[in-house]
Amino acid sequence: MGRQRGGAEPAAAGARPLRRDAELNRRRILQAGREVFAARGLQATLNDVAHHAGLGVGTVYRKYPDKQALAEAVFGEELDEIAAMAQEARAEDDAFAALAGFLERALARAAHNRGLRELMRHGIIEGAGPARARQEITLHCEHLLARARTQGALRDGVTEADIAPIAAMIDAVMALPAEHPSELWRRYLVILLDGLRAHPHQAPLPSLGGAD
Amino acid sequence: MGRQRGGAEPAAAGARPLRRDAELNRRRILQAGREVFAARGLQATLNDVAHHAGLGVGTVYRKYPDKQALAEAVFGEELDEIAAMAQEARAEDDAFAALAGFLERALARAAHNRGLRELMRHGIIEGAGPARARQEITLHCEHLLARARTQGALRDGVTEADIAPIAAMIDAVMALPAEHPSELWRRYLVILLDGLRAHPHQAPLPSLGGAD
DNA sequence: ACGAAGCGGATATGCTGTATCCGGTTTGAG
DNA sequence: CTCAAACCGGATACAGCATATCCGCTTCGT
Repeated sequence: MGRQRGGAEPAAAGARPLRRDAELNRRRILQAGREVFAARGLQATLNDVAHHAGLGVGTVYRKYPDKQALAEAVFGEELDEIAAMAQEARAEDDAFAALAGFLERALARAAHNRGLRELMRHGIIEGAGPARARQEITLHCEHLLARARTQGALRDGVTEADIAPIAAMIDAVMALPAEHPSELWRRYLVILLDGLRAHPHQAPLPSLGGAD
Repeated sequence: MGRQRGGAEPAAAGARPLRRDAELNRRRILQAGREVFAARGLQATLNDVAHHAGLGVGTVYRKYPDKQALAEAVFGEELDEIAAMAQEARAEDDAFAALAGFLERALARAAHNRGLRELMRHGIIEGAGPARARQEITLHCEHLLARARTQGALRDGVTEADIAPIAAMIDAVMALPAEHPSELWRRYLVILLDGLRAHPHQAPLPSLGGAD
């Protein structure tokens, strides 16, 4: 009945607003979560996050009952940002170039975010937020692909289902043992994108489906 | 005749030969190791292996003091087999086709061998045997690439250093969550190989090295 | 047939991540 | 300013897991 939304994020629907310090800490935790998951991947501990945030473990567990919950919040945000990139890309005229640019930007972000990469590979995080963002991204890609096809830039048989594998492959390159943080992945992204582009005398692509 | 070496593998240089049952068990363990590592990856336990071999844990630990030791033995064998494939490939006239064929065969094997794939990615296993086999494979690939280059079939700038990333990428596709054991990876291997082949009007490849 | 070699697997050990609990501290309304 | 509710901190209990050992019993082989 007398329900009111304080803001978009801060407090859940029917709840009383947090005390000022508590709210501040919530943010701190979220930020620490981003940083820690980015650096150490999803196997990082909530205790790690707490320490990184300069807070006690209890504080973190009070806000996020378990790692899953924090991860949902963190990656909900991060995926939303990537979804935004995808949306932006749709403004570009050349659809293929737009897709390529989007992939490059999104993957460049993933390059510095181990947690995000783990998420890309094994779709662990189950929450509603991340799921929605994922769908959004998928949708934007589908549109981009459709338009690229219309523009004659897309190789026959390429579909949205190719995007995830490509991301996974590039991630694999990023995960390769390397001394210096390397930009090597760009080399293979170029090759892969080349493979998606329409070319004069092109062999057909092996099927996607199970029945070959 | 007093003393003679039964075969190449069975016993180490100066040691007394194993009792017949012990030797049999050694083989059983090795075989079980292959199967278990293939199915469950390197995180499988020596206890798992023992159970799979139908033997007690103690028996396994007596032969192989720890997982590392067994893994070295197992993957020494497996990598040798792959090295043999690479050597065979060198007989073919068309060097690029030979390389492509080798990669396909080797990766097809990896497709059913999770442990091998994990090894491909993060070069964990340190032993001498695996290391030698690796080098052998590398060498064969280098020769194949050199010849393909001579034959004008190879894209400019492609080197042996591209092989490992490609393997890693294909592995990533194999590791993708899929209902049925999928042959999807072949699709991307085709694309990747296409990217390594020389083509008429080709953009230069982004550099491999750090200094770009 | 008998001593040596080998086997089995219950179990001790150590480690890691998870999550709780409660005495002390901070906030903010009155 | 006062005080109760809200909140914090982090030591610690707990649970699961892989590793590795130990020793009474079995099998081999001479």
